[in-house]
Amino acid sequence: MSETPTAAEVAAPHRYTAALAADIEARWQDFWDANGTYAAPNPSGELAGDEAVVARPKKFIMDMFPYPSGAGLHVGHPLGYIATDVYARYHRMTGHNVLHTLGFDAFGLPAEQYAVQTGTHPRVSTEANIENMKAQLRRLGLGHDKRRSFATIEPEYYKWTQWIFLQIFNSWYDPEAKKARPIAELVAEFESGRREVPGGRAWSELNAVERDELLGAYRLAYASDAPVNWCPGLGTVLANEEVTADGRSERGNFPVFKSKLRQWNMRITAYADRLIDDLDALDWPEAIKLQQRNWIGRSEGARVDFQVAGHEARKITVFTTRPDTLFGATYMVLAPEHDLIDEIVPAEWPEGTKDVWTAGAGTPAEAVAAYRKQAQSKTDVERQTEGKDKTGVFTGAYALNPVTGERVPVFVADYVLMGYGTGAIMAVPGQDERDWEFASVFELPIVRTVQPPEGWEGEAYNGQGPAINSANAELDLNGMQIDEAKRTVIAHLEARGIGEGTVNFRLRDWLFSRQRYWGEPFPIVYDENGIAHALPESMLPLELPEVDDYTPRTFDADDADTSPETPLSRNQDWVNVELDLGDGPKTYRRETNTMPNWAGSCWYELRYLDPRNDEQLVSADAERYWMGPREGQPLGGVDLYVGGAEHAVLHLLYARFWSKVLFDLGHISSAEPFHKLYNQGMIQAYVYRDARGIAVPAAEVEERGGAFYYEGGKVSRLLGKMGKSLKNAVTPDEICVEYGADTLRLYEMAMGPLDVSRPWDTRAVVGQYRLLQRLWRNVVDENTGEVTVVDAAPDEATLRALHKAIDGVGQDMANLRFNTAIAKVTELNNLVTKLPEVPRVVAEGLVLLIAPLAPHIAEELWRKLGHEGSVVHADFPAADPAYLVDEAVTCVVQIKGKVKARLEVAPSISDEELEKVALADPAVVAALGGAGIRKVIVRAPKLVNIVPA
RNA sequence: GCCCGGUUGGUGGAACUGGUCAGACACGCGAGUCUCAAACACUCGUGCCCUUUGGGCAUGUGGGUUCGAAUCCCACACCGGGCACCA
Repeated sequence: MSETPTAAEVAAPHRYTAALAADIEARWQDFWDANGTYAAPNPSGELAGDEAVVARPKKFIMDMFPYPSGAGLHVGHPLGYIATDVYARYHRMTGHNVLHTLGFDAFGLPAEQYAVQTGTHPRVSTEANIENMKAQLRRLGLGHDKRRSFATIEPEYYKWTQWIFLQIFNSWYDPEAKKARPIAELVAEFESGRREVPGGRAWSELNAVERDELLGAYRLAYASDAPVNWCPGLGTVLANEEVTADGRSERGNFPVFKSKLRQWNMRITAYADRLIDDLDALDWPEAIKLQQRNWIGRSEGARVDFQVAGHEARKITVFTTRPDTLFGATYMVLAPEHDLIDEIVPAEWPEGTKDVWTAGAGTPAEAVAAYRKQAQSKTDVERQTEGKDKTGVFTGAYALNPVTGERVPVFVADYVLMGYGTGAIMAVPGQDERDWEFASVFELPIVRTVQPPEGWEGEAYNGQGPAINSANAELDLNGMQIDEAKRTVIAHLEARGIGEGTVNFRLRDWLFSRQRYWGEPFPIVYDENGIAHALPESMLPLELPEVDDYTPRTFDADDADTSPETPLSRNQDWVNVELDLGDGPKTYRRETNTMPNWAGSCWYELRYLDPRNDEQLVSADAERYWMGPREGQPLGGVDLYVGGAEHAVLHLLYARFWSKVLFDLGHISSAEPFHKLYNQGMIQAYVYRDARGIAVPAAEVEERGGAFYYEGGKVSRLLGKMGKSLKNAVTPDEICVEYGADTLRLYEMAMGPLDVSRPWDTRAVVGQYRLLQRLWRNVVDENTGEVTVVDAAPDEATLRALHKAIDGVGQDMANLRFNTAIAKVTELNNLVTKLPEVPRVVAEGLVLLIAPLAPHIAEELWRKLGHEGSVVHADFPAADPAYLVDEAVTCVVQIKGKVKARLEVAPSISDEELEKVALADPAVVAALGGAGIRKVIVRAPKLVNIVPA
């Protein structure tokens, strides 16, 4: 930094340069920290403050908090943080109590993988990353209430993550009340006999293990042995939401296998209905709502029981969305994992078994066993590459179609999934494409029960049409349209007790345990019977123990015959523990799984409200004040939540679920966490690749005549993500050095609408730098450093421009249209630049308008203009409506839509008068050339359109 | 395959509920001022085409509605995202 001053600095010692910007920015950042400028008062408690501020309307403005990755930030990361900061600053200046802060989401795979790579303990590396990121963010001048920041890895924080887990563990979903209730209330119902214990025995007759099993079927957090997504390459199980469509892990892209393992789940399916219905009350992008609706996948249909032929007590229950096609059900299919298979398989192939049905096996049992084995070892990846070719095998069993009475063969096939519906289907090849294919391969009968259009043949028909071939002695659907036929069949089935109308969801329960070190430990211990016990609140937080070996146990990514090993289980001193849980000291075994990385982010918005409370997760007062329901926000929630769209069905669904449980149990007043959601676009960057396809450093690529060269060789250019691996990362730090944080903030906001992705262009940053330089020059003499504004009143035109800008910028900011807000500020600034001298009113207006966008220079100029204190809490200017209407408006006169003349008219001119003036205009008369007039359209005061005869 | 978005100058993008010759604002580019020079800064110009005064053509393509369409409707092309044997 000891370079000789440049000519510009010699020529103009007080020019707004990067060096001056750096000085101004550092000074004001220190000022804000020292003065707690961004502290938002709570209505009560430790963070209570100025009552006058508390009395203002509140705004809770949030970003999706970051992972403190080791790579640090590139310019793409802060886009959303800057946007919320501008929005928050605008609202501070318009009389709101604004809560805006940022924490760190620091548990989970990325942090752990980074720690493993660098050979440091995740706590050490994570804390270092947080410090680094904090420094990078501080430079941007974000107005965060730092008192409210935290990281999810702090025991004081995850104590409450564990506490919420226990709330969920200790509750059940009452479908009658449509809400979660304490499990103790369920126990009381069983004890008193008000609720019948399934199986007919009394509660008092059940032993501890039986009681635990029974309650486990109700708990909202429960352990089960269901098939889960096992990823040997990562060494952990994963939630459905973390597995891609082609059956690979979202992180790392390893194969995922189905494996039966005892794991913790969250009964999110209990909330499927409410999670769909409550979307209507939220101000979210339609695309995200749609994604959630699709993910939850509500479908209406019926459950139908099929009697298994020869097994009086056995029935196969299927779910179908097309009960109207029941007469066309010519065979059935069970998923390979279906429990019933073993019970219905006969010893020998029955009469009439076709060769294609047996796969060459001697007995049904052999055929089924072989098929199941093959299906199990297949990953979804393999299923995918096999395409949709139907495979399967006959079980040897038949079922009875309840309406036709016909014997229909029962198959096992992997195109039926255990996880959806009942894991069994009635196959209706006439109306279902997949069943048609299967029926074709296995030579099964096809009966159409909906009349297809003329000429339709050779494939299934699933469109509208009248029912055909659908009648028996008691039921006749023929001629009915689909909806009526459905209703009729359902009524028929319900009357006979062999089926019912029902709703099914695609959503599965949320797999909640991971075989990781770097996560929240479960506050659960097991007794000698293997019964899970919740730790009492007094034992929270259950701290993550220090271990020498925190690396996950991973396996050959393709080896499905492996099983997970939890790092915590390596520490037997920690695992085996003596505790007194109320009935004397006993030895327990700790749960050694940890929670998934989503856990900490499921509720963090609540903790911002009351971050140091060690009595409660949040005080009721603070929660009601910042999150509670209000006009237009019937379910409460954060006023603005900005983040990437990639969390549509992960974080955003999980967080909604936790909110609803906490709401049901009376811990919070908001049933939704985020009232308004906004997805910012991505900042993309050009990726340059050489002839071998390898990315070359983008900063060293030269452009000549529309082509790109690196070290003399031609390279290709594509738009991609910004990042280290593509050698095109630009850091906020380098832009701050080159131009200053205010310029960076302006550039990021000016690039385009917030929700649109756009390419980064370092060369273009200078445009916003020039804006700030011109603004500076409009107030300060570059040579003397003296303020040059004059107290004289501005002229009429300048006043109009000022008030128009005030009006427009305010509206743009309120609607997150920062790019056009900046255009309007620029326009005004350019106009002011041309004035011989700058009136104080206009200069102050400019400073106030730009203050949310470029807070440091605004503070500096505000101070220079003679104001005490910070511009952060100054009033955003209000536009005077008198200056918003022009004295005269240009009115265009069109003939058949083509402009022929312009008139200067008063804005208040009436339609009649304007028409008169327009028709009298000589240019118009000339253009009409004596032709008659058919019609005149007048839109005073701007337009007259004449349609000649 | 299904469901969502989107397509405007060399570039990023403006344009209120269909209404001033579409292109605000910025980058880039061109010319100029300053400078020994370069950079910075400043000033002017810049949709495309035609030889100008002037005119013609222009919002992915083709059609339609309308006095009037970037904006509404239909079809197609291309780009991006989501889901994908969910019964």
